[in-house]
Amino acid sequence: MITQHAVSALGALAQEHRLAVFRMLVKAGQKGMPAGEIAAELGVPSSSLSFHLAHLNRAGLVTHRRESRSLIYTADFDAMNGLLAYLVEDCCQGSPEICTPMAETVSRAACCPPAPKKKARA
Amino acid sequence: MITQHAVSALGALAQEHRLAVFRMLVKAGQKGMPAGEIAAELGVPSSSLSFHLAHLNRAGLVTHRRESRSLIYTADFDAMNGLLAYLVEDCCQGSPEICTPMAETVSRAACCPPAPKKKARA
DNA sequence: CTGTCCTTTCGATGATACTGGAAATATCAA
DNA sequence: TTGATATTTCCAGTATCATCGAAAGGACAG
Repeated sequence: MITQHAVSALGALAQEHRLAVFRMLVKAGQKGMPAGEIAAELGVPSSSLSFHLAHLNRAGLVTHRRESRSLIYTADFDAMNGLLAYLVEDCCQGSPEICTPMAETVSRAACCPPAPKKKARA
Repeated sequence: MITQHAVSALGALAQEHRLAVFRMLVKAGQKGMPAGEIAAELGVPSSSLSFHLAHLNRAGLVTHRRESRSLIYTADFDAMNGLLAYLVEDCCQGSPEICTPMAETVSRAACCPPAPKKKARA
């Protein structure tokens, strides 16, 4: 992940509607959602939404595929992955005890991993 | 973490200089860095840097303390924590196998993670 | 081919952001 | 106090962004 990419991705997420869209797509998982449904759920005009989807797409955070008349948008989990890693990269040069809790918080928020034991449970 | 806060934090990070500052402070850990040193390392005029530091501060991502004539800036790891959690929240409603690797990636990037359960590190 | 549905592109407007020099503020030393 | 250091605030100029109606593009059914 290059700085340029990270800035672009963060900028894409730094807007109320786009952040809502992205989180919606994260929850939707790989099946994704059609643009129209997203627009309806957010109460945003389709032209505005299209602008935001294009922004997220340029930043590499979402992809889309055509399915008959609809365009189905999907979150790009690899990109998300890279962004998160970039943000906390080398964190421990400061102090290891800071970063372990951070990693654990993410695990918990992502909801399904087994609870990490402090004492290195395999 | 409220959406409003997340947008604000992401917006603060969505700028080349501010992202560089924040990552620098993440690496510096709790001892932090004086504004002047940051400005020098980045080659940015002090007035510009001050603008960016204020921005990060408003977003809750950094704090500062005075130490004689210098202001020492420090990353706020709790805020960072909250932001990461917010971004991946409820990810698994889509598909659990997506989110576990994400959590693991973060653990690895943060450098001092608990041992992975798969085949040991390379 | 025609009409309809779904979505994007275009265009104009108003708002917000980044930059950096100059001046102001805060701290310390002599 | 005077002077030096460290940083912020002020200001104005330039650039970028968000919004949304209207029009255009692509896909499908009949």
